[in-house]
Order: sequence, then C-alpha cells, then structure tokens
Amino acid sequence: MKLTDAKAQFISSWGAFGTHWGINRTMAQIHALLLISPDPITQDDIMEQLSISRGNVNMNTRDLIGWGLVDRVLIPGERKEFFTAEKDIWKVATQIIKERKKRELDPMLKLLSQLEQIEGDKKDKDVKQFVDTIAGIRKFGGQADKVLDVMIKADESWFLGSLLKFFK
Amino acid sequence: MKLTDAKAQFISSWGAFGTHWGINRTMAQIHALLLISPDPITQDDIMEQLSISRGNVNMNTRDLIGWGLVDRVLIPGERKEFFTAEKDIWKVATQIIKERKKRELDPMLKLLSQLEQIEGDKKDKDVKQFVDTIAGIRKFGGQADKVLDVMIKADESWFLGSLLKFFK
DNA sequence: ATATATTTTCAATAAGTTTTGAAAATTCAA
DNA sequence: TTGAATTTTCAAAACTTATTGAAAATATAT
Repeated sequence: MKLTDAKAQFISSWGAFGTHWGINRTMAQIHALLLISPDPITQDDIMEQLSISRGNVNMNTRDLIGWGLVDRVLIPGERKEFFTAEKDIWKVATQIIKERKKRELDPMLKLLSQLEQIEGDKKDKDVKQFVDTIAGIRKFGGQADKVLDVMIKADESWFLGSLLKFFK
Repeated sequence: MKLTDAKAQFISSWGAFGTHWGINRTMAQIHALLLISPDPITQDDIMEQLSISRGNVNMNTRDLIGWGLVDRVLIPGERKEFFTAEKDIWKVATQIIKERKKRELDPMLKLLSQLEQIEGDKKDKDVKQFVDTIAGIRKFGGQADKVLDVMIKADESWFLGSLLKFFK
C-alpha cells in the first residue's frame, strides 16, 4: 500500500472511530491528519486535504484546542497560523480521559448522590429497586473515578507496565 | 424529592449520558427505565412511561437485547412479552466493554496492523511520522485490549478490590 | 492610515439520525 | 382454520447536528 492510500484510510477510519466516542467525524479526521503530519500545517492545508470549508476547519480546530489535543503554533516570518497535535498517544488518551471525566462522569456522580436522597418507604418495591440501582451505579462510578484519577496522574511506562505485570 | 421526580430525572440524565457513549437517547432511556423497574414490563408499559411509539420501543429493545443488556421474559398465562434488564452494574459495564471492544477496538487494531505495512522510504519524514503514529496507537491499543480482556473475565470484587489496593 | 491577508462568526442549508404510525407478519387460543 | 392480540417492519416526517460560504472582525505590513 502507498502512503497516500494509507493516509486516506487512516483519516477515514479515525473519523468513523471518533463518532463512537462522542467526537464528531470531521473533528476526528482533522486530528488524524495532524497526528500524521510531521510539521505544523495551516487552515488552508487542512481545507485542501480533507475537502472541507474554512468555517468547518476553524470551528473544529478550536474544539480540538479546547480538548487540549491540538495547539496553535506561530512560525516566525509566516503570516498564517499553524496547527500541530500532541503525538504521544498516552498523553492523548489521558487528556481525553481527563476531559470526559470532567464533562460526563463527575456531573453524573453528582446527580446520583442527589437522587439517592429520595423520600419514601424503603420497604416499597419500587423505592427499593430505585435506590439500589442508583447506589450501585454510584459505587461503580466512584471506583472508576478513582482508577481514572490515578491513570491521569501516572506516567505511561509506570502505569501500563505495572498493570500488565499485575495481570499476567 | 419524590420517587416520581427522581425517576424522571434519572431516565432523562441516563439518556443524555448515553448519547456521549454511542448509544442513542431513547435506547438509554429504555435501559434506565428497565434498570429501576423491579419486575419485567411490557412494550405498552414502556410506550406509556416514556411517551414514545410502539415502533420505537420495538427497535430499541431489540438493540438492547443485541447488546446483551436486556432480556425478553415470558410470563406464564400472559400473552404479551415482558422485558427485563440485568441489574448488576458490574455485569452491565463488562458487557458493554465486551461489545464495544468487539465492534470498535478489534477492527481498529486489525486495520492499524495493515497500515503499518506501508511501502516507502523510512527516511522520508512523512513516511516516518505516519509509521510512528500508527505504531504508537497500535501499541497502546494492544495494551488496552489486554487489560480489558482481563476485566471482562474477572469478577467485580476481585478486579476492583485488587486494583484499588494496588493503587492506594 | 490604508490596503491586504487572515481568521472568525453565524444564518441558511444540507446531511444524517430518530421517530412515527399504519400495514404486514406472526402468534396463539378456541 | 379463523380471528383477535401482539409484534415487526419500513417509508415518510420530524428532529438534530454538521457544513457551507460570505460578511464582519481582526491582524499585519507598508
């Protein structure tokens, strides 16, 4: 397979993959393109390579910057802005985990602890099932939260190394 | 807070939460409703409680069954079919992980190993960055794959117990 | 200051996804 | 069988989300 084809396939698959993970197709495609670009590239490069409009590139690069996955780079002597992506996949993964935890898991856990404080007779079948379900999810979520925190703070070699040794 | 309000809020939030995780809103809402229902319920119950059409319930319960999260239950003497959800959150989580691994991670890893076999001069900057990126993702994905496999096979108390002790 | 290059915004539109509802298919009892 | 109850299907409609493109804003060089 030639580089050009391989690139196209990677970008397309990474885009499809992203949609399963709460990231939109184009945003994931731009991220893919930046991941395989050795040097920073411009809005126009992205527009051209992915055949998308300027506005689209602008909005999605901004989101990627918000996720902490992409940086704006100023190149001396160049008028245009350049973009570059973090290439270390461990850092990419921990960054995504950190953001999603903040945006999704933490608010959900907060809500669950409120819902557990329901009034009503614990002997009632419906009340009991509700409280038990909420408590179960909250307990599980709380534990996941702790593990993810360790992971976010950890260094890749330490984390995966220990984990794999542990599970062998 | 009253049970009725708490239920409504849980269903609505679980639905919104689901959309971030590749599961559609209604499917997640039906799942939430089943999680807090102590006994199996019918299509009509779901239609009524969530104010959605019969076709919608039918399609989404089918999907939930496909994910292994919901079962059809036959109640002797009843003509209608009943539905019930797995209540143990650890089992729910491992089942989701198992399915998503099969549907998303495994195909992605397969593709990546193909893309690594690219023709071209390794000294070329573009080729090098491409190969390095793919290799990095593949390595990371492969390790995640192993950890998830252990998790899927493990028992909750063993898994989380060990993990938390380990990370303390 | 002015002209030019570049980026940002956002209303309109396009594309994609979910939902409905009624017709077709299936199941089951008599 | 027949017919009533129930489930399934799927084209059309409703809704949601993503994309465009041109105008406005901003930045930079002369």
